[in-house]
Amino acid sequence: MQDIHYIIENQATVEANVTARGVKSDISGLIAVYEKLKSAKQELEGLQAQSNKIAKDIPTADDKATLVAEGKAVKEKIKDISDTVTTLDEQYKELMLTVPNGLAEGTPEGLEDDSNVPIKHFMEPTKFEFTPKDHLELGTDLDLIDFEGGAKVAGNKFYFLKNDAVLLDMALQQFAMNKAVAAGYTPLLTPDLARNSILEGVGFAPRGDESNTYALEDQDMSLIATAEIAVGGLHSKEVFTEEQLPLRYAAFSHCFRREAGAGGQSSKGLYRVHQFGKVELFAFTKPDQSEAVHDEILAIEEDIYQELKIPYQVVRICAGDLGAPAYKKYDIEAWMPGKGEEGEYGEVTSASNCTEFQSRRLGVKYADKASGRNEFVHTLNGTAIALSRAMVAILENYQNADGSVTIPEAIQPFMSGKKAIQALSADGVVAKKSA
RNA sequence: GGAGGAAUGGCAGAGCGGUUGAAUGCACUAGUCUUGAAAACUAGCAUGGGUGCAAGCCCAUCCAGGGUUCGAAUCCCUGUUCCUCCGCCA
Repeated sequence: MQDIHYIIENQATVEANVTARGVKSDISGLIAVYEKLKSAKQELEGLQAQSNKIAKDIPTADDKATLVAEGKAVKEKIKDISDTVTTLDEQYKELMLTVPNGLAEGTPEGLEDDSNVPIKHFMEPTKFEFTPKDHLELGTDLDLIDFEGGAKVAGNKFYFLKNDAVLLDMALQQFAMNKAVAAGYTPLLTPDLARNSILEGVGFAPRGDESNTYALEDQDMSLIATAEIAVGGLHSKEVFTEEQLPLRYAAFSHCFRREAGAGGQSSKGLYRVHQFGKVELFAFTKPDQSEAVHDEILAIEEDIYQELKIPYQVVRICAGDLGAPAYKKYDIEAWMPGKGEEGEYGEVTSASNCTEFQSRRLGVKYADKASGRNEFVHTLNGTAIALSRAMVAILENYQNADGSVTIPEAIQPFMSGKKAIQALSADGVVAKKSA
């Protein structure tokens, strides 16, 4: 959400932003509704003032009956106007929700993800002396991932992790969490459910065709699509002191996404699933801190993938691919040898600066000493590690000619020093290496 | 899931249907006093919106949303959260 006064004073800029993002938002309609709402409110307040005055005068008045009658008359008028105000207010709020955040300077133009701009590379794409498998094949051959079982229990795009994949998953959680804690982030395990009002505040649509979240029947709640939702809501309607900021969290949660219609070759296997675990970085900052914290979040993300020694590129996200809350966003795309025909980069993290967009909706402020007023904080979020996609990257990049998968050195300590995942024979014993 | 109780300013804690946005204490801020500090004293101290150059004025807010009334922190209904007890349970 943006400030209505800013929108009115900078209508052209806001409209250009809407166009650049390729979203639908009727700015002039919004302004018209706001003006109508304002004048209706002023009328209402005038009547309320009258009503208050009459009520105040009654105890000391001689002719109480006349005043009571007058009060009743005013009350009737108030009822009419307040209905109008309610209707206009609903329209106003609905329209406000369609206005996306502003764009940071230097945001690439473009509506689709092919307009995102790579700005940095780490390592060269992995080369193999043999024909590499994709993670699905590796997952089956090494008995690590069971999609059929997942489908039987919960449906397509659900899965069981098995054997060393389980230990690898947990090791990655610990590895990423330790990194974040070392960087000063407070560890957090969050609820996997949240009230729909929180989803809306963070910028997710809890219901409707475009919604990517699972709503609970009969309850005003949804499964969270990311810990960003839970942590964003954690401090809603609170006012921080300047000393408390920046406030930084590393939150683990499960993430549930409907991903309706997102099938196809580009999202096979673990790459796009309905449920995965994720350690999310989230920060509440003063406005003048958010840029530095944004860089810090990206640096932590890069550090994690650098220590895992997985080739990646950092991309700056273009206007159309940003998402409504984000003002500026970077993704890390890891090299995935099994993606596409000959390997492709695939998104494994993102880091967004949402400036005031979420804090306005959630009501998160801080007491600003300089102005003496309560101002909105900035919120930022980024992925420390999304376990399913990290798993894809590790399996595919670390595979060996003999079908085994080396465990990245950085996480060996979290797997009891284990160095590789070997194929199991049918009876569960490690198979002999094929020479 | 069942039965009770509670929710008021940063905290504690009053509050009768009628000048109560809200007593009082603590905390906090500024000032007086003091060599300095403490103590004491004096003053200030909620949020959001509207309007105005400004001082100010107006509206809303005592968990949230409805209702009764000329008038609600106070009465009624619903929801939320917390506490106590019972049941169930990893």
